[in-house]
Amino acid sequence: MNQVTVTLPDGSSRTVPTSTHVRDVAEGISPRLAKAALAGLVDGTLVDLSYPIEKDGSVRIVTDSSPEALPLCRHSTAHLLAAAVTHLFPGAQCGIGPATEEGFFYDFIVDRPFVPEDLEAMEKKMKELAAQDLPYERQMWPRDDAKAFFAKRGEPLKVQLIDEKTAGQREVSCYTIKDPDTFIDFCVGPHVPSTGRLKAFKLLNTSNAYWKGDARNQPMQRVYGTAFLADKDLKAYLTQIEEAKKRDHRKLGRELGLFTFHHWAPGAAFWMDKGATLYNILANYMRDVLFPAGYVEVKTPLVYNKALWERSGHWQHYRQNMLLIESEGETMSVKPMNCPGHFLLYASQVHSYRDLPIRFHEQTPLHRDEASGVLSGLTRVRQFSQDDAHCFVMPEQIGDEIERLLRLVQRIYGDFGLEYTAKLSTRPEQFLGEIATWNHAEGQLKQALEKAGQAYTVNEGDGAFYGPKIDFDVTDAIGRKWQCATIQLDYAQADNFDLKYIGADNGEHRPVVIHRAIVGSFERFIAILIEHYAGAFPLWLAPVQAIVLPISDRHLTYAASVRDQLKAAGLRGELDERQEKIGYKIREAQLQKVPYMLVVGDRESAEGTVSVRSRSGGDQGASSIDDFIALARDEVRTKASSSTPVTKGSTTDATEQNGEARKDKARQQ
RNA sequence: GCUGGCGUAGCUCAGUCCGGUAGAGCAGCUGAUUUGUAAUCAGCAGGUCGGGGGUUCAAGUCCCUCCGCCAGCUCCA
Repeated sequence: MNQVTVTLPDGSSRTVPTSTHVRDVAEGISPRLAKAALAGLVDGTLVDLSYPIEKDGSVRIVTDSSPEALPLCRHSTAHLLAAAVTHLFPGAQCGIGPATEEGFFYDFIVDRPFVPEDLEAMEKKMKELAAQDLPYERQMWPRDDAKAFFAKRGEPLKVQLIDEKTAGQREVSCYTIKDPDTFIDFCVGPHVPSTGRLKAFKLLNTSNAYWKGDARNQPMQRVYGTAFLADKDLKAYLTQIEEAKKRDHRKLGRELGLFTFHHWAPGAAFWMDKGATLYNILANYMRDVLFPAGYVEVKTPLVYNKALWERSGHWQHYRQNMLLIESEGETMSVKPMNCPGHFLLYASQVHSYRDLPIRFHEQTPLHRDEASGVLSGLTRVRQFSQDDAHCFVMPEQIGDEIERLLRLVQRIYGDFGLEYTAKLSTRPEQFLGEIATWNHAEGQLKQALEKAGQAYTVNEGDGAFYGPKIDFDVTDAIGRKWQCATIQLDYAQADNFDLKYIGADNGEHRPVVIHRAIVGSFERFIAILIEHYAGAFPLWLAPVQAIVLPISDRHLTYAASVRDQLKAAGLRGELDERQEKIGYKIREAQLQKVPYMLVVGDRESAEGTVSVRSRSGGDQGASSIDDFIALARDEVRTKASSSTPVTKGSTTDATEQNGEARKDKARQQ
């Protein structure tokens, strides 16, 4: 009999008969391993346990603890869902059902949209099928037979998939879950050996989707779910979704009196006094950071003639998101970005090489006429402002400037206790300019990243067509990722706007433009901060830093003087002068997440003190007013963080359905 | 923009299936209470049921339409 030699991860090897199944290799290693086995990795390819080994090579058994296990299990769970749906909805057509970062989905064409009760029924059916521990069996069908089979069964989408995915193959692989109705699906696999291995899954929601994600194609019903290898991981994930819901900035924004919306101004926030305070704290914080870093603050017009947008290219590429206005027969647009205004401003003067880099910072409002369906709380709005800036540099200054920017990013995210990662995006297929210029620019970005000690990943070909860029994802207290900062090199617009500087050689030269934002839109960043801190802002950000709570009316005068002293010391102090019991006032202040409550009664009025109660630590005892002020100012100065992280899920980052790493790159230009 | 769900008092929600002139809790207001570390008691007031149109003797409830919100999709210089 022919034999093959398999090499195991520990370096040892065994000789087994040709066509030995992966399962049997596991069995040969240890029965326990065979029992735990979910799949195999043969020469680096993930395969079923039933995969026959035909040639010498490496074999690794995939178990619960392997990194491959989770996506595998999710994919198999998607199949289980499809099996359940075909049971419950005879005639349902199956689309595709992949594993995703958070779980899985499967798309179906059905007669009517799914409702929540359908999800319950599906999940119940899935649990039944899992309890029966039905095997996932791989079958190789002649291609034409498979097509004929799916065509006959009324699944033209599957026929289309076979056509597209297996051109030139004689056989295609299908998987069946051997239940009484024998659910069969065209699929490359692999899958877990049987449905009994799927122990922790939950269907989450349904939504509309289109075949191949194209709105011109048939609308389908998508069912989202998630699955884990262990029940405790699923529970942790669901807990985290709950936690994310509790932190939802839309809910907290209302409860904490920060902002509101009105249907007559969709996509634009109304900032209430406390929200406006927070907004201004952030805006001024950015000014405080950027001014010493060599930036100047400018203000440029909100509305420009169409001619400007034609020059910048926005008219050709971005018009659908621009709010147009007619004025005296001229077409104008509210600015969606600051860049063109900054170019005009730069070009309004002659610049010497001695003055570069020139860094324009601007916080005026922008308007992007986003499609109504994409608006969402503060994270996707039509009106917002940014910590926007454009740095005009000589080509040889790029490296230094990027390095300075990386340090700014480090410092700023550090102040908010946000972890982050960096991504370098390089030359796309369609690009402007010379390859040599691109290579040089990418090299300078890499060098700057390394010099600044900034870890990063590379996204090949994901740069803007006018230049490479570095994007940053921040991770909040419950593990969700959000894209905020972006640093983009631009070689195109200096030409478009004929920007120049006079060099040491007394000749005219083109500067390079660096577009950059660090917090991005203040609106969106505030949403992130609300969810990051769960509304309990550290003292330096809290709209109300301390509230004075008199015990009874006779302490009002003293309480007011305490409040006034706080204000005089630059602290945001308030006074609760309602005739309520102290417990009531404390409860309210606590729910409003005010960092410090200062209780004043007979003792305190007599001694000139306050009883300090902290939001997180409870009663701190008496303190002189001056001592409290000194302590609070120190806490503000150090930006001490009091974020409230929760236990992280053991196997995955938390998400909130609408929140995670939105794809809307800060669309700067 | 597309698909689906939703829209009742400031907030959270009941009432909508089977049409018969709106209900609770919290918040608010008024009064009493003068209070020591997470909710004092009582009373009062509050809604063109998202807007418009239609069906009907009668519409929060049924139909059409518009707007907004939510979840996705799509888009994202």
